[in-house]
Amino acid sequence: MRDDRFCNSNCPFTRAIGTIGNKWKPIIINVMGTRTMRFGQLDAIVPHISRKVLTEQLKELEEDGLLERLAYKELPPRVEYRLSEKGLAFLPILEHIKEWNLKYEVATIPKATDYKYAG
Amino acid sequence: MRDDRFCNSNCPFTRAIGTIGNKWKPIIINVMGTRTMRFGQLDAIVPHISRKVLTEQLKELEEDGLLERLAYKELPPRVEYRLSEKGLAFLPILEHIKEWNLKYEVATIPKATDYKYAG
DNA sequence: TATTCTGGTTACCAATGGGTAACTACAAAT
DNA sequence: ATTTGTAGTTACCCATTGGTAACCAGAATA
Repeated sequence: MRDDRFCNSNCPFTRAIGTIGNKWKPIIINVMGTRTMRFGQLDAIVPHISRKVLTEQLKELEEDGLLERLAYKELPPRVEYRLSEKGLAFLPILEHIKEWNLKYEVATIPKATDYKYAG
Repeated sequence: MRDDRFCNSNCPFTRAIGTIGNKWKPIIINVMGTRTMRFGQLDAIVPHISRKVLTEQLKELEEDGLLERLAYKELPPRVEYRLSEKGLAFLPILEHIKEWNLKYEVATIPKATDYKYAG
């Protein structure tokens, strides 16, 4: 789900989009914030994600240096994730996106067909 | 390619990701910048995109209020696109992403297998 | 002895993404 | 009469994404 064509671009912006330009990664980074979280927690909190996809995304985020993974050799296993410096530096950008959305998002006007019994 | 589950979230950030959280839209917005552009121009400049996908993305961006579409009733047809106020307000965020990438991106270390004739 | 707990991995399947090529309209140019 | 040019739309098809469910280790618990 990385896009290699983008990741190999000579434009830094395009490369950035090639690595974090999907819906899951910003959501995961936003959920983590400054917290240290375990796999099961993320699975429970990130909306609509399956474990398979969560695993993939976490692996790529680690490979791209956005988060750190700490595996404890215990049984049952315990793994903790937390954002790296690079990942933490991305948080303000997500905050800007939130503010941008709040400022400009148009309130959805329900269509007539949304009412089962229009008065 | 909007994600309705995200668009209907009660979290403004999640909604934002639901609408602009894919790889094509940030790329398109970045390419347009403050320019007014025609369909054919975008098709030529946006890397790796097909006309079909470009059409879809432009339509969604217009529906979400990020850009304005001006169709001239001529033959052959002429259509111009430009970012709306909401779209323009997104540009600084893309600029931050670019700076973030420049600052933190790790230089790719070519693997040995990348060389056909390793010396 | 069977169950639980965690963080995955794997196989299988359905849904989606996205590419290509053909087609449209109509005027102007060749 | 045919080609060219624009901005799409449509049909068709393949590749990728992503979901579900089963399975794993191995200690602790019932």
